[in-house]
Amino acid sequence: MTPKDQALFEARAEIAKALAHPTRLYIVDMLSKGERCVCELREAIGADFSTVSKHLSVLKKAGILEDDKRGLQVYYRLRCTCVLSFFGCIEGVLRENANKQLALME
Amino acid sequence: MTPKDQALFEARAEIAKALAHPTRLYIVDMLSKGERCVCELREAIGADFSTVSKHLSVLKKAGILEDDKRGLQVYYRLRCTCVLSFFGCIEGVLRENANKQLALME
DNA sequence: CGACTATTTGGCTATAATGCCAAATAGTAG
DNA sequence: CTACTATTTGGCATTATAGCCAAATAGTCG
Repeated sequence: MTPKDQALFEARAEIAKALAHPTRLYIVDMLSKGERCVCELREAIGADFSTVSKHLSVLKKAGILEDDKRGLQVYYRLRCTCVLSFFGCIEGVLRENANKQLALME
Repeated sequence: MTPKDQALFEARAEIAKALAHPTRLYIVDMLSKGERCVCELREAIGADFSTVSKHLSVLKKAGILEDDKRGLQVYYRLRCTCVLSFFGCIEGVLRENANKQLALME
């Protein structure tokens, strides 16, 4: 693996890591329906404000989300909807896994 | 979030986590060109056999790879190529990030 | 300014992931 | 059976991640 390749795969892994948490996937899913402020997200998630805020900053640092402050609230939204294709990928694997389970039961 | 939703996002996160490592992404990339035995992967990666083997087992447990043993060697391959769309997703974000950088420099 | 609300940050502990080495396993060949 | 090769597993030290609490920050309103 060349150093250049290495850098590429590390950059990719950074983004994958940002997505690799149930709460963060949930956040992405919610934001796919439109922007939300932190308190709305927090309520839906049901964790501490600080926890939610840290998840959001992970996603933001990876370039997946962007935010802006309007009055007292900070609104977050997806920076590019291409992330949603990620779910398609994931679902494909899950479906495969389920099919295998079924096949084994026969 | 209903318990059912929670389970769904946890299942998705399992798969995302399996992909969230540079070496494992590299493995997926190599296997997208066809199956490889562990020693070929090990050589390309340049890490300890045990390290490579553990990465492979993570990907296999997530349902991303499958393997079979032929003679002394174990061959691994992608279980469904849908994982490759993952790279498309990732690249989309990386490209966005790069564009933003460029925009800032103007 | 001072009280209040929304959010972020720092600190801390608990848990999980990484990667090496050494040992175990499985298949092959003599 | 023995020696050998390919791979996996167990153990362990190191580092990273998660989530809570408390404190800091930023914006709003009187």
